[in-house]
Amino acid sequence: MKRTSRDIRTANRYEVLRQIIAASPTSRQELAAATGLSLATVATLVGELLDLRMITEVGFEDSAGGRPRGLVAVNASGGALIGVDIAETYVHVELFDLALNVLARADEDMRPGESLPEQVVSHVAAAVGSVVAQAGIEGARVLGVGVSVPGQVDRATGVSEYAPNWNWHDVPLLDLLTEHIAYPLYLDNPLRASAVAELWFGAARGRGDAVVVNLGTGVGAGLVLGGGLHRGVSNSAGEWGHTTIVLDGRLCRCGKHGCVEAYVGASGIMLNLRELSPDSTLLHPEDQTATIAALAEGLRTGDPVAVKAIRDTVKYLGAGVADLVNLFNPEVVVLSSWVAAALGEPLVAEVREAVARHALPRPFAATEIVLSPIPTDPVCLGAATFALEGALQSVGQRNAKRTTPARSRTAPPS
Amino acid sequence: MKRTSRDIRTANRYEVLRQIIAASPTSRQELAAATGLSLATVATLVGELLDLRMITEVGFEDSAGGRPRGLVAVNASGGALIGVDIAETYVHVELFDLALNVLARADEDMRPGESLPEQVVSHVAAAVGSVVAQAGIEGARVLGVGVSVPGQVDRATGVSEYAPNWNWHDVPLLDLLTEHIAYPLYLDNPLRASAVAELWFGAARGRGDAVVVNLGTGVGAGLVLGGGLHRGVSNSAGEWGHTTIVLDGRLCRCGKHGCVEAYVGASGIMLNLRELSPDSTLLHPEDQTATIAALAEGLRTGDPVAVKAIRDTVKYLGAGVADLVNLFNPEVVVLSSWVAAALGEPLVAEVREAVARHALPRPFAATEIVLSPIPTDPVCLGAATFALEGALQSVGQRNAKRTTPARSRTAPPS
DNA sequence: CGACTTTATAAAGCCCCTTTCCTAACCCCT
DNA sequence: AGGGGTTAGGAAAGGGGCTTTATAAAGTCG
Repeated sequence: MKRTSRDIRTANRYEVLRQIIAASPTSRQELAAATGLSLATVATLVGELLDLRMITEVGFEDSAGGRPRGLVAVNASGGALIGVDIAETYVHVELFDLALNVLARADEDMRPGESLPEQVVSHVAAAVGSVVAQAGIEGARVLGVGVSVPGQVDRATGVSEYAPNWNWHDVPLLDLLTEHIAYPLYLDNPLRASAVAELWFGAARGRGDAVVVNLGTGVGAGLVLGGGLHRGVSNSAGEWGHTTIVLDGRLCRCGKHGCVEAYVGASGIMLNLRELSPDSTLLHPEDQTATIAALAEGLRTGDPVAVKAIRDTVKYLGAGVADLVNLFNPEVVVLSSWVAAALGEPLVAEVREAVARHALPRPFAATEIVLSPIPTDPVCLGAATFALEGALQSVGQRNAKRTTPARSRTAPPS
Repeated sequence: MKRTSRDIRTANRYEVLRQIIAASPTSRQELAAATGLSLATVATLVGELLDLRMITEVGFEDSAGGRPRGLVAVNASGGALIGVDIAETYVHVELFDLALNVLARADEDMRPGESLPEQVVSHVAAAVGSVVAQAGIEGARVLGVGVSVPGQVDRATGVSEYAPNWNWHDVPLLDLLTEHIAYPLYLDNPLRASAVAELWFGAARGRGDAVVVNLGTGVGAGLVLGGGLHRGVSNSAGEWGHTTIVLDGRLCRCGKHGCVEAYVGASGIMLNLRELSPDSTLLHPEDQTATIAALAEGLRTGDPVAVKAIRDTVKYLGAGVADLVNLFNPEVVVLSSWVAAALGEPLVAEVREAVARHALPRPFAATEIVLSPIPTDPVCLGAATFALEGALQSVGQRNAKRTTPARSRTAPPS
């Protein structure tokens, strides 16, 4: 709420690093042009990042008369970031270098019974240990671990306030993790993780207002407003999945009726398919992934049942996304998470059409609807980005107070 | 998007003046405590406002040992602000002093046929002339005129991009108004006007995130996010009224089906009533105001039809507001505009219950739902506030370059 | 009437960004 | 090979903002 000139610095630091990661190697001039900052500011910021060894000088640009531009690039080996995506049935952990390339990956499956925090924590700890070992990184180089856990999260205290899938209430997840993991930890939820991933590296880069729609088992939206994440007063903004789209409609697992998630979440889609064609071969009961994959394949081959099932789904999805367009008037709506990735461009095309029908023309005209361009798990990437932000933030902290060395007893007044 | 230290100054200037208006008279100390700024900063800001004659020193607080605190108060006669609320059937204009008291008011009715921009403009010009004459204000004291017009507005160029009620497309309203009105003009739409009114003077004061729900003939939401208005990329965020609440539901005047507005706008409520009891005496066909007033009276007296009609309406309204709570996770939801004002506290109580049923428990627990505390037309007040903001903004502009007075030819080096 | 307290203003310091100036580095040309 | 011309990058100066500290001003109380 209270803004200070330091916030400006932090934002600029983010912006410069973001730009370097996006276009490595690059020159100070390019950075200044891209960020709108003055050369002097860019130079100091670049200096800072060089001091931190997060970037390095990598040579010079060819010049056609005049001093050649010095080039800087991400110092990939300057540190490592770990992103943890905890979901209902799995834990994905990825270890990134500073260029946000995946250096190592570890997945753990969780059996349906495993719902105790301790069980989840041990999976996470194991996977984190694994990626560090795989990558052969010395611990000191890990700048931080970002952890995404579904549900409502208090990121300040690191408490999972409520996780619907395991019925957790106020689990002090960060404290539990701290016992097993020695690196700085950052906790948030997948909605915000994927939003920040898009903001730094994906389709929301450089956009002021964007909505990242997560289509997975659960459904929700990450909100980028005014160039930053919108969290809401209790860090639970973006619960689009439990927005009502059909009053008194289908029962949702949240206990209410007619939620968006009940129609466009993975199991909602399965239900749509079942209602359309109860014994379609596309349907793999009890296996969301397989069913969605089958639908995707069906879309590709033009299987009429698949096409119709998706069309039915998009009827709801389009209306839901149109609501977001009307409410937020974003520059871009990004479709993310595994269902969106699986169904791909055909889905997006359908969604565009449906949104055009439902949204107001002006806001619709102002917004693009795109698929997430992030090739890996956006939640892991976003979680790692939280760690990166954390590492950059602490740069801004006041440098250790300069201790005026106590002068030794010297001559008394003569 | 680009933040500079000047924005901080502007925000602080707003904050201090806001606080003075809210608690006049007040001391610098109180202001510092309320705003979180240092005394020195408050003192300079107060000095600035004193120089502008927007506030005055009005004496001292009694002291119990120590220098007494100087008190400042709004200089009500330091200027006048005009708010113009253009709606489908009327133009309301109010003239405010700097304490935002209404000094004069003028209403013009517009007959259904009058839909040409020129006609509307002439009504506005007449009403503005009228309030200035009534208040006996010299023109120079009018700091600005804020104009609210329904639909989508480009505030930078002053163009009404689209006004559904008159089917306007890209009407250069501000240019037309400039020909008749000599004061600085500010254009925006009623959603944002009422939101800014709540932000400065109403239930959203001091809140970081608030949603102002407008329940009138039209329906929409003003969004206060991160302490400021959220406009979206084309200044049309907040179109909650045309969000889908019942897929394939009632036809809305926007041409789509199942919009929130079709159920909870004034004519939607009338339709709810008609469906419930087609020949209720509460129903005044063709007269929204009378019908809503009758319903309000019925609520007071416990008329079962009125109670049921409102309950039916709240079924939709509650779900719609719950969607806002889930999506934005605001601190407060403010119910505003004439329908909300007319139905009053009984409506709010029903809405609270309904939202509790529809929203997720955590976000719901974090948000209050209240009636707008603004006693007059919030849209006029908000529009005037735009003018006030405009006047304060221009303070920040670079002061006229200090011309170093050319020294007259003096003695040459002796 | 002096001591103590509290307020208000002035001064100094820090943070941030930008503009300006100057040197460094490189190309090309003679 | 050694000057121009040109561009990059850093250092210094300047401007805007906020805060802390010092100082002056204005009371009360003993």
